[in-house]
Amino acid sequence: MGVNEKKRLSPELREKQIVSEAIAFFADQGFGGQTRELAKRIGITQPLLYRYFASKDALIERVYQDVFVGRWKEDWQAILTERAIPLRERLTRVYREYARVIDNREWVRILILAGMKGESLNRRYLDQVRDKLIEPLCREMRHEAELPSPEDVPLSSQELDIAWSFHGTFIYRGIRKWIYNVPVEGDADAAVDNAISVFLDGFPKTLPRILSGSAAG
Amino acid sequence: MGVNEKKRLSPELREKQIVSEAIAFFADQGFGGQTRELAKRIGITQPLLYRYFASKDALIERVYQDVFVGRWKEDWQAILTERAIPLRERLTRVYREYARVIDNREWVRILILAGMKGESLNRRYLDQVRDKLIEPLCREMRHEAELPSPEDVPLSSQELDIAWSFHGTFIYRGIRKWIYNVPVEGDADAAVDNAISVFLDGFPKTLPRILSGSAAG
DNA sequence: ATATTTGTTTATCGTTTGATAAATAAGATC
DNA sequence: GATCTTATTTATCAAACGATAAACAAATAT
Repeated sequence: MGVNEKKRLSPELREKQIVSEAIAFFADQGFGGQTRELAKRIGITQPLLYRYFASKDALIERVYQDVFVGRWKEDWQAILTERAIPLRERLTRVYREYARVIDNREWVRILILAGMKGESLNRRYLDQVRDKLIEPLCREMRHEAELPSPEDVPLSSQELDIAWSFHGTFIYRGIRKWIYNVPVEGDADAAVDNAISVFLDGFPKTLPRILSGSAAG
Repeated sequence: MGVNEKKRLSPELREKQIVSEAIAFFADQGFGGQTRELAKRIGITQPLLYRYFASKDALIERVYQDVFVGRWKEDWQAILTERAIPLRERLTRVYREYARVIDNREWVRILILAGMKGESLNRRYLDQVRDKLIEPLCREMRHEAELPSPEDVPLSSQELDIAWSFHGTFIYRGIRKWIYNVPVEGDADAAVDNAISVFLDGFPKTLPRILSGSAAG
């Protein structure tokens, strides 16, 4: 009895509607959710799904692309590496935005579901995070701590691990909120700022130790 | 053609065998894995599972209990709060052990699967982490930074968030390794030590700002 | 040896579930 | 307004799946 009583949508609109509802549906039920239930939720019959997607897996693949490829901001890397701006401000700008993207039930749950389903779905996304956020961040950490650039001394796995851990604090907050349904700090910006503060005060003492250690070991 | 060709095990042994194999099986396939496949993996028939567990869900519940209740060390909280020992050493002792528990494919994957299945399974475990690790850690952070104890100034959600984030770095490392199958720092102890160093150098400047801020706000 | 108990298998039921083919009907074209 | 196109539905299949009941067989007791 709603507004969308219209039947016979254009293929373009119907497809978008299916994907949009499938994102919410799979985020709720997991990828094990039944196509019949999804169809009911959309208000169409189940076979119609197969007019638009060859298989359930094809629909899942499309859902994944829509959620992750669509929400990545290309300028994050540029901001992160703009040395005219203090690193704290760069991190604040990038990760306040990134935190807003993460702070989304569908995003977090489909990220985790995709991980459990197999490596293939997440591979490209994780490569992107590493190449455009983690490694650039390591480079900036080196610069900040007045240490050799990665060209002179290659990044060690311990350094990458520290950057991943920083990044992970934001992911883990999303997991706590959207998978475990536990209360998290309500002021997202404050949480980001705190994480950045702890990180910026913390890594400059640890990083040189790692570099001198790896030279010895 | 293995060693365990013996049929007709004692109920006790058979049950343990089923649970043990189910842990590995569900960690692999997710909770959607078929009981028939599980039975085949064990080398028994599928109906026999139902002699030992009333339903698939009952088996899953048992799997969860075995993985999480069984591997928690009661003395972690005691170590964490033993102020005769420097905080760095306390954290090192607790989280090197915790990291060893986490660094297990079954542990991480079942943690995540349980989260996706619903809140009920993880509720008790998360309460335990908060009560026995996170809140005690916040208390020690206050003490370390020479700030009022939680009795005088209640813990703010921002403080808890910082402690959860520290904790989360270890969980996230497990997720990267066991769910995303990306290479992580190989020396687990070094990774723990680095995370602790960054944290210990980082939080003492941020914490007072939070407390003065929350008093004002 | 025979009888009894019980761990295990065989056979099977009733749904659920992804997927397909044919029929229908809404909208566009002439 | 008749014809054509195609979005959508109806009907249905075949396999997957959790679960149950009865039959079987390995120990144990008598």
